Order: sequence, then C-alpha cells, then structure tokens
Amino acid sequence: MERDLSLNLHVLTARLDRAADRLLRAERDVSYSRFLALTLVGELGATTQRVLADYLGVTEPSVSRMTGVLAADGLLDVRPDPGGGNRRQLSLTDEGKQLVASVRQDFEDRLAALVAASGVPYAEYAEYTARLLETFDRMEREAGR
Amino acid sequence: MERDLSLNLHVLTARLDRAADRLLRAERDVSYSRFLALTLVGELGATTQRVLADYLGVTEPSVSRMTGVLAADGLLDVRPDPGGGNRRQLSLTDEGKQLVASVRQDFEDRLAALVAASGVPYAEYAEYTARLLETFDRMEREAGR
DNA sequence: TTTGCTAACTTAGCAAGCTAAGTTAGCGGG
DNA sequence: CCCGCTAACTTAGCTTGCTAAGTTAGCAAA
Repeated sequence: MERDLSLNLHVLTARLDRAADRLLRAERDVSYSRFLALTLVGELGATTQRVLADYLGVTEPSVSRMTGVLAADGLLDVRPDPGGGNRRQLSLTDEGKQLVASVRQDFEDRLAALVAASGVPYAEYAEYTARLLETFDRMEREAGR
Repeated sequence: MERDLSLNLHVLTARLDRAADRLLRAERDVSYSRFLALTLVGELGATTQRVLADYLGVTEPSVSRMTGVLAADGLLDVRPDPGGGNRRQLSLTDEGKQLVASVRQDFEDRLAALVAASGVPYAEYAEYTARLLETFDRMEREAGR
C-alpha cells in the first residue's frame, strides 16, 4: 500500500522539526520548540501565555512550563499584565530578540531550498498549507474545542 | 509579520496529530504514535525495528520502547528474525490487524474532508508532500545522517 | 577457536507534549 | 463587603521524542 498524505505529512514535518532542533541545539543551545515560542512572542505578537499556546497549537500547561524555562534562560521577560487579571505580559529580552533575528530567515531559506529542490512551487504549497490550517482551526472552534 | 510555511507546516501537523491522538485514545485506547507504528508494520511491511524507525522517522531507541509496549498490549508480535543477527521480526497480532483495518481509512477520509473544505486539491497537495519528503530524505542521506 | 568489528537492539535520563487537578486574580451581583 | 464565577496560569505525573552509552548476535579474519 502506498504511503498516504496523513502519514507523509506527519513524517515530513517530524523530520523537519528534528533537523531544525538538532541545528539549533548545536548552534544556539536552544530547542526548536523554544525557538518557535520566542518567534511567536517577538514577531507575531503573542503577549500572553494563553495567546502563545493558541499560536503554537499546544496547551496552556505546556506554555506555562516553557515560559518559566525561557525566563530563567534570560530569553524572555515575564511580568504581570497591567490590564489586570491573572495574566502575564510576555516580551523578548535583548538576547531573545537577537536569537530570533539571527535564526529566523535562515530557517525559511533552508525550507525554501528544499521546496525548490523538490520542484514544488513554494508559494502554492505555502498557500495550501495556510488554507488547511485556517480551515482546521475554524473546524475545531466550531466543534467547541 | 506573516506566518510562514515552516511555522504553518509545524502547527498544522502538530494539531492534526493531536486531534488524531485524542480520537484514538478515546475510541481505541491507543495513541496516534502507536497506531502509526502498527500501520507501518501491517500495511507498509516494516518487519524489523530498524526499518520501522526509518519509516516513522524516529530513532531506534524510540522504536525499541514502543515495540515493547505494543507487544505487552497484545497488538504486535515480536520474535527473533530467522535470518539471524540481533534483529527482531515484527508482525501484527489479530487484534493489531483489526485495529489498523478499522481506523486506517477513517483517518484518511477525515483528512480528505479537511482538504476538500479548504479548497485545496488533494492529489496535488499529496504529491507535493510526497516529493518534499522524498527530497528531504535524499538530502539527509547525502549529508550522512 | 578466538578476536575484532558491525549491525541491531536496549536502557537511562532528559525535554516537551498531554490530561487532571489545583491556585490566583479580578469582576459582578447580592 | 462577601461570595461565586470565570479566565489565566501552575504543578504533578505520564507518554514519547531525543542522545549517550551499553549489550547482543553474527560474521570474517587470523
């Protein structure tokens, strides 16, 4: 039986993630997960843990533990939200900003190189993926997730 | 800044995997990872742990632990390889076969429904993903992974 | 027969995902 | 002012990924 889309998507992304993880650990001593979290805070404006969890597609306990580690490592600044409530304001430290800035484009370039080497049109695949995520997100919200 | 392909691919696949995991745990008391392993043994012919690790895109220790659990749960049969060497012959038990058979098509159907609802052409996206995985696999082998 | 090597597999310990259960901060109504 | 509720967050324990280090089985050469 031929490998289908769900299996291929899983394996491709898992391997890309692990390759990114290995590279980041070797060059910057930070995991890919943590790097993603920093990226979302610094460049996509995730300013509370709840929003960060939503953007990352993980649960709040996962983000809770990660923000603790990132703050301890000096990459993230966590303080009580001036808007009140039991929420925390997240922002990158200078070290965190420098890490994200130096790695970000490199990663997208590598993926773009892979896509080019495959003969797959980058813009088309990126659009399809964004649409799939958008639709999946809507479907889960409608299902009362 | 707009979310790019690497982030979207990661989040989409992570969320699809977790949705699949939740469904399988609720309906069959088995995780998505274990289901994938069983699928690869039963339907794509991964008959040793080394091959299974390669198909799953994980390391041998991960598969080692998983096959132990699957055998203990009565879903997988593990025995010394008649061809000799320190290798093990994997095959599904009747219970394992029944699980894979009952779930397999359902999952692909759900993904196909998502793809259809997004207006993304399934065959095209599946082909692109297969090509990306194939190229990535070749690049990693050439890099001496 | 013994030794060295390779391939396949195992185990320990850590990281990061989850669920379950709990805590904290604020708000609104009585 | 107090109480109940909600939202945001935290912590414990488990699963599954990893790396590092070790063991096992077989093969080939001496």
